[in-house]
Amino acid sequence: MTTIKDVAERAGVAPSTVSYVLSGSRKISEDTRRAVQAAIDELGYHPRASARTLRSARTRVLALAAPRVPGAYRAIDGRFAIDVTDAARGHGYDVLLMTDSDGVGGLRRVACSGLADAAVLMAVEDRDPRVEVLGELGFPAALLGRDDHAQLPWTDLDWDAAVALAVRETAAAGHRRILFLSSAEHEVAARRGYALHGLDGARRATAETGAEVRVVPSHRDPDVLARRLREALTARPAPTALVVQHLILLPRLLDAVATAGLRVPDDLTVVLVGSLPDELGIRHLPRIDLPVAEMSTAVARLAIDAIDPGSDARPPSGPPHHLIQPRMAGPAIAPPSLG
Amino acid sequence: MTTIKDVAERAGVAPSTVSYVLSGSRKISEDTRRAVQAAIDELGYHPRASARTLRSARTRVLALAAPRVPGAYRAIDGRFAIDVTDAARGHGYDVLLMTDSDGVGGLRRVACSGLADAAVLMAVEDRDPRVEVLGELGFPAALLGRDDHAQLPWTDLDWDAAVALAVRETAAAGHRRILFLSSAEHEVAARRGYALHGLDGARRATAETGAEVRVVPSHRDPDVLARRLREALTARPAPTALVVQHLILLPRLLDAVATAGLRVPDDLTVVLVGSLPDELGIRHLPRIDLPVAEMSTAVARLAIDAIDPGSDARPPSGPPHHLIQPRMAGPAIAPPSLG
DNA sequence: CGAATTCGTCGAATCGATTCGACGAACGGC
DNA sequence: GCCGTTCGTCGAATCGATTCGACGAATTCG
Repeated sequence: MTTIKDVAERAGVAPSTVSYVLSGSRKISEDTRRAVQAAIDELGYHPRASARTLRSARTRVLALAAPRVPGAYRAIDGRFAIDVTDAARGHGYDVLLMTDSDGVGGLRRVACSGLADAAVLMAVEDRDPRVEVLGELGFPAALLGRDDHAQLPWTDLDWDAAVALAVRETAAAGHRRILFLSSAEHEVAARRGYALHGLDGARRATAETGAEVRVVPSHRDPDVLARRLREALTARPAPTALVVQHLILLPRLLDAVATAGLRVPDDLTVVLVGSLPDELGIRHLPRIDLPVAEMSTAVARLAIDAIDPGSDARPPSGPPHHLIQPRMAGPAIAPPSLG
Repeated sequence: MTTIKDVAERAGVAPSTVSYVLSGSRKISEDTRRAVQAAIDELGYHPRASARTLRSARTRVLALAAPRVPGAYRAIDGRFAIDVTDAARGHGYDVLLMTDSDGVGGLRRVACSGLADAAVLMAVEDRDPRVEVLGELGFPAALLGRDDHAQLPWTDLDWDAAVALAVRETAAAGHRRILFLSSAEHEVAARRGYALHGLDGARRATAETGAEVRVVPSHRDPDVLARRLREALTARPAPTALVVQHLILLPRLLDAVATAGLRVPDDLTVVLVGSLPDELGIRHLPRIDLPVAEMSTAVARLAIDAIDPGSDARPPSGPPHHLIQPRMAGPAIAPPSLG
């Protein structure tokens, strides 16, 4: 267990000098620097994080508050966690993973006991109790998901623009009767940002394109979803395109489409907004991907920037945010069949 | 920022007494204990983790090494991360999330700088370099996935027994020509435990049941998978059941089945071994689920037990492990149609 | 009733880094 | 050649908890 004292001894300098070599916060002659570096390498010295933190009051750790309750945790959240961790590492930060299984208690514990410098909140809800606790504690944080109400920085895909773009492009491909499978009802009820903004975008695009867009609210129960979808698909005149925001049940959804006797994209064009894990291999449909990597990078950045409020001047208006514009990906949207 | 000294002052005792109240490592009179507890509550005192760690050389943190490379990270891994975190919390431990984006460097850094007391490795490969580093450092660890080669504790589903059970039950339902879609070729090549043991189980069950079991190696490319599957499904005499271990591409797989003109389960019975995220809503097929919760609990336990090797006597033979027996779930396996 | 024990609490050393003030040496100006 | 800088390094205080030895008071025992 080598300490800074061992390194100093071996290099023939004082411990403080080693510290200055490490931090670069004071000027050190090239000779001394080399000697210290050599001693560090030879001994394989790693500064003890706890000692460093105790003195400097900086942990260089970000707390990542992930959802675990069924219905809040999504498959893609694992990818977010990984990407946020990598992004944080890029700034020299580690990530402490937390669940909401003990509600806000975990967050309070981590903040108060000095286990992290800032928090990143995933799956933020309207009037999220975690946001209140962070505000009360004055703990720096950033949100993965839009929330204009909370006085905290956030990043998100512009869901309004995304759904509007999907509908607009679908209409531009020639479709006049479009189905929009929105978020699940309980997500709308929870006033989740993506759910509300997605609906807004659908409405806006409807007005702009003049196409007939029917909104079908999704449901977390696959059977309810399948039933609703079948009804909407068999209505006459039949819709020719389906824009899907609620992707989680996509396998069951495609199953329901197949059961209705429809072929994709010959009988029905399917356009996706959002993201499933890459590995599911859903690469054959036109879509707007959730920019997981960009959002993760942004939220790590926002959280870290929130740690040291003295560094730059107080922003004139509210906390910063990072709104990402949507882009179409995958194959082109097929036009409606002539039948 | 309240410290133990503030609490002591308020309670009219020495700081060390407060510490003893907190840790319970010395006897304290009931009166003093109450006074100290009152002071703690009134001041909202939380011990500083860094100070505690510096002195006691215990972080009460587990490092969770998650895979990020495409093909190694799976959607279900996010669920594992969450469940391991909850299990660790149950023992008073927090979880530091790490990726393998910097190879073994991150693990070495976390171990040497004293950021964690033990590591949990996900997605362990044969001759995993991370295992070697941990061995070299003498850092306590446990593996999420069977590895009889590494001298480390592990937990896993008994994949051999799982695939054997699935095949056996399928044969018992009356199927004589069974297709087994094994793990992807690259997983077998990487000698991943589940891939090898799954194949073993298929072989064993074949011998036992006398059914004709054809092994179709899966592939990470959905198109290759679809082609292989179609060929196998259209062979004559046609197979009547499909046992699937490679679940990741299930949506594409079901799509390929539908494209071949087959209905599930009327024309083809599909049995799953392993797990997709719950939320995908694949609940309508007979299956053997990956025991995510049980594995997570076990691995957290194994890692924490590995921290303090002096507590119990040296085990006579190798590190402990936790092998979980499979159970069928979901609807019963449909018998082959009479056609 | 005095000595030996037990009980509960205290004071001080300690963990390993950071950081500030100080100090000696080299250097430049006049 | 003397004085005032500048430069590079050092020593010591500090962060906030843990933990050991010690110590006075209460209790037990001969």
